Amino acid sequence: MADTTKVRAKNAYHHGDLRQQLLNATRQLVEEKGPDGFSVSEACRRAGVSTAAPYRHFSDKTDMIAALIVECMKEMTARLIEAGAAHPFGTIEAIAAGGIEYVHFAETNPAMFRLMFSENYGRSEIEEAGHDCYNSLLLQVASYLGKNEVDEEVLRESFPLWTFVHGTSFLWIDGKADFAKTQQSVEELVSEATRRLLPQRSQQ
Amino acid sequence: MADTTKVRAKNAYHHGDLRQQLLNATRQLVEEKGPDGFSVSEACRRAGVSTAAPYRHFSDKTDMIAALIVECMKEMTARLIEAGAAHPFGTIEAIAAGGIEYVHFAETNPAMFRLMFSENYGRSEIEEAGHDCYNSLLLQVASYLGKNEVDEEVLRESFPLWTFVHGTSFLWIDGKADFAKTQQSVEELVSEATRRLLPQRSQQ
DNA sequence: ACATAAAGTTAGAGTTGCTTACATCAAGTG
DNA sequence: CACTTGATGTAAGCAACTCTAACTTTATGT
Repeated sequence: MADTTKVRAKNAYHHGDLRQQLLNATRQLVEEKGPDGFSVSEACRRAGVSTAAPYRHFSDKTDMIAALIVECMKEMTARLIEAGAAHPFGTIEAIAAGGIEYVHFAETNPAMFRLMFSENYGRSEIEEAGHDCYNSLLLQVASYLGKNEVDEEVLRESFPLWTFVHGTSFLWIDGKADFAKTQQSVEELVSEATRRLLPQRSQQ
Repeated sequence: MADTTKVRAKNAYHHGDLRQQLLNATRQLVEEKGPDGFSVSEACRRAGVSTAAPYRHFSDKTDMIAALIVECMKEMTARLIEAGAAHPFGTIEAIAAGGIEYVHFAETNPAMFRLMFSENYGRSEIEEAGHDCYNSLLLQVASYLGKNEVDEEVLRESFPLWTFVHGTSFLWIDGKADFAKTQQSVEELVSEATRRLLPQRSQQ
């Protein structure tokens, strides 16, 4: 069946890849006008298609957003893993690097970050993507604690770390970091907190 | 001048106190339909007035929201102070109690909480109310560190605490706490983190 | 070539919302 | 009681946006 040079994806007829271009346009829009300041129409305008076109690719407006959120979540996950990989697996440095990258992602995509953590409205795809992301942290912490599996203790020690960088991200993009008026950088802030929140390894 | 039974405020002509009732209706609406799921029209419907009525009290839709946000911020501040006051000033217990109440407020008013930390759009009133709120923490921490003023160190030690409860709040209302699958309550989570994040007092 | 299905367009129905111009009504004042 | 003032209602303008239906164009396989 598939024989020569053309294997291109099914969804590459007229426009190229409208689905992806719509997602790109929407993402850009979100960053410009805020988590809720976008519309399908405007995304169409930017992608250079009619307002009816999207309905060949997405059943719904919410369907479109959900797809975008999942895409970003995966991108974020990839970056977190990559950032951690710069240090030996399961060390405080690796864990902190992930946290720093978390904040950094939020800083770079503030509105998308907000959108990602809005009302998922029970979309299982989003929840799954979220789980995958969190899992990258769980594995590091498990290793840090010298375990082969993610058990109760790993969960208990990991959650505060997530919580911390999550809050830092929000306050940071809200400009609330100025409140602190401390000269600390994100890197110092997250590194220090990670060190304090994790139990000392020495007991091992 | 004021003589008998009617002393009612200036802004209590026809409707009673439309301004406040509009804020109440809006708040209810926000909680029902999410941080951006409200409209002036719908608020009017609920307050039982025409869609034009609000414009005697607020110059704008954003003006209305801003007023609501400030109101909630003050309410939150009051609760935090009250929660802290249940313990000796400047103790870890008092600080943790404030943090727990912070999360609790978010839990009780999830959509408003989100709205409070959305795009303030440079409204100085909101920023001010935020500062007042944060200040209640700063004073506790200053006392914990045995200081009379809020200096650089107080700021540095306080910010992570805020960051932590802020993140916890968001994840909690997002239902992401299930990710943790840990049986910990908010109280335990925040107390433990507060203890770990603050420097030991013993060095004093 | 030709049939077919995918991808996109045109046109529009239906909804909702913000805001303003003007009319009305209640309450206090001289 | 006439008058002012401020609070609310009525009506309407206008702008968006979502989504559907029916039609057109393009690519693909045989």
